[in-house]
Amino acid sequence: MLTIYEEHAKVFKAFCDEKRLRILELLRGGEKCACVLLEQLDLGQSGLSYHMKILVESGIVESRQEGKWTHYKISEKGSAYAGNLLSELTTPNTEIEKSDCCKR
Amino acid sequence: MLTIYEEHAKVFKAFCDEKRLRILELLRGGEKCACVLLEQLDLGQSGLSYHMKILVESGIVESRQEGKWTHYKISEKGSAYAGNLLSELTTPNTEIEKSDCCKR
DNA sequence: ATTATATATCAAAATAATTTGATATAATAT
DNA sequence: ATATTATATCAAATTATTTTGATATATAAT
Repeated sequence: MLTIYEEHAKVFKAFCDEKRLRILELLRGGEKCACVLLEQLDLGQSGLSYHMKILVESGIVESRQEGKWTHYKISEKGSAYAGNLLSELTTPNTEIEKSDCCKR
Repeated sequence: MLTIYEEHAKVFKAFCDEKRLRILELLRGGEKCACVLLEQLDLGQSGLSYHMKILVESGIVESRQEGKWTHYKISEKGSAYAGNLLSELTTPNTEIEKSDCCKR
């Protein structure tokens, strides 16, 4: 079981790595199979597979099997979730009491 | 000089680590100085300093010096920038040509 | 049934991020 | 001026992530 913090961190891992940002950029052009991504990236086959797993686990990308091919695309739902989460994580929480400190 | 991918990755590093998410949660309650954060977190002084640097460099947090104290708060501007960036990174780009592949 | 192809998984090596303790810096207090 | 306090920086140790090459699995083609 992951803490809520680890759970949240997982979502943003999608955006924390150069290679994955390159992959997302390619997927912005529409659904692509692994073979096509592989052609366009400076990554080996197992390396691509590693990053795709992280992307899928983040919820930002969804995969679809078609015969022996795996197709990947950006998940609208996952992206919206991440956007809302980012907003929550950076919005003042009125519930939490403010502690003044360090005066003089 | 950082690539645009590294530049973008840096923004989301703020949200990719448990400790930093804990810190952001505390800062949602308002501006806090390092000493107060230190009390509330399971982190040593130099560890906190390390994470605060990453948070500030991401643009999500801003710092303000007051005498010997450093105060930190969530940056509205930085947060908005990150939100917009996330949205850009996950929105279909009509510029990029779509390549059909792997049929049959 | 055998072979070929696409992708996933595993383990080891390489690299990067984090933690920790020591020291440095800079402001304040005495 | 010296001592104290808050924070930053550095280097070494630790831990986590990424890369790479080998192998496994599953589908499709012959």
